Amino acid sequence: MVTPMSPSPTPPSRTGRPRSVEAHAAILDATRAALVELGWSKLTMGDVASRAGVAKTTLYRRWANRSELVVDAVAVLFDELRLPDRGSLMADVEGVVLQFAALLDRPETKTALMAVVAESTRDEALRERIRSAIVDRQKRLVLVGRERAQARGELPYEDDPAQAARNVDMIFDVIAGAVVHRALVSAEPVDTRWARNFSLLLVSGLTAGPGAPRASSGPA
Amino acid sequence: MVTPMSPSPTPPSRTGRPRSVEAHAAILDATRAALVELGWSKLTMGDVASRAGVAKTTLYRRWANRSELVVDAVAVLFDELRLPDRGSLMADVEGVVLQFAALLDRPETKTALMAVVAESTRDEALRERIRSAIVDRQKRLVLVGRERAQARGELPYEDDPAQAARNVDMIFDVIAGAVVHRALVSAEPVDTRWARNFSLLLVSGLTAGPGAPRASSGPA
DNA sequence: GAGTTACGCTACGACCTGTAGCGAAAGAGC
DNA sequence: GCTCTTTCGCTACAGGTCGTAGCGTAACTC
Repeated sequence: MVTPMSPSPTPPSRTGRPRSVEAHAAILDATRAALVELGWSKLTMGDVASRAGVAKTTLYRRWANRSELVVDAVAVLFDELRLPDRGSLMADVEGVVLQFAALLDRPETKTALMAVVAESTRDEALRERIRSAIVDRQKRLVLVGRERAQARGELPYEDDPAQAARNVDMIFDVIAGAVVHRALVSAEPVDTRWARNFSLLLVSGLTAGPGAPRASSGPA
Repeated sequence: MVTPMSPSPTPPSRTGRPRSVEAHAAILDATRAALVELGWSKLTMGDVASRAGVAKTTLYRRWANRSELVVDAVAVLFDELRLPDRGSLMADVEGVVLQFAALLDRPETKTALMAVVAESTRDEALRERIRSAIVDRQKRLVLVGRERAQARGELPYEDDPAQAARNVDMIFDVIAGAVVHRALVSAEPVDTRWARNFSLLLVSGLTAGPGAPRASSGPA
């Protein structure tokens, strides 16, 4: 059979020699190490293989190409993001902005994230992998923060669920997009002052903006 | 001498055979065509050279590598962005968002922009080229829109020039970042509804947000 | 034990990068 | 016109990567 790809989700076979989980972890570790040392453009499959102590062919049995491998290697780093309750929507936003900025400051993510996104514009499978491994996983932070703000009475409850989903998506794009653009495109630091100004702008827009003219509708 | 690079700004020599401007244009055209057909990752210098009808060595005499060439080839597309006066800050923002989205929808920019940004995280010269060729050139739109809004009385005049510059930079990152993230990372369409909702969010935040509690300070 | 699958290894063709060296072409200055 | 300087197209090249194929062996299931 020729059923490679998709390392984690449900190994497609039950019989035969199972794929080594140690090798899996070693490969992802080696990929991150190679990203730190070499960056995206100079990372090669052969180098990752020898770092991980496996054969190059093993990499190709599990991942279709560099990009998919790197997505998996970097995705776990995004799961470190947390959203502790800081008491207000404004503080919650500021907190997650600074966390995200710290994540983007790491050399692995800095060099890899934009590269795989660029690649995904011509690769539907990769786009889907990025969405499931990174994008969708992080949207939960927006959902949690929004629900908290609603419970506090800072944000109104949304009647139309479709509109609510659109709002969540948009807020996610605004936060992640602004931080990424500041950090990688403008190449300026996302420091405390920037995070505070941005959070003020966003929260002001949210509380005075879409669907908010009927301001404090209060909890439930 | 070995003074290649930087094709446009001040040819470093006065004597000798001048660089062909036709070749320059042909190369940039060929680069964009190759981006459309092949995308960033499969674009090769040899292919661009043969499309442009020049020798591969000519490319390397003018650009240090693929990335710098692609930045120059794509940068001119960003100069198409305009900011016609639509009568209100909200409408101006919405207009530029839709223009920027249309630009990012073109295959050349879609595949190239994130790729060169990714590359620039490990290449100081490239970062500077992106900044001067794309980023700084587009910030003017924010400046113009802001001045117009101030003249209309929609936004207050800023006392502190440093703070004003920070605000302009932040608004730029928010707009460009949100659109890029929506279009390329989330891979969802930037349609009229999204543009309207986003503009509403941003303008609400700007008029109710940073330095705006002292609301309508009026012109002059 | 039989069957199945993953593994490490080697080898390979195809391709791309970036440079070197050549003679010829296209200008500037005299 | 002549000389000097730089760019041009061309060919060739070393070095490196990709992704695959084929082999014998290892690991696990039934």
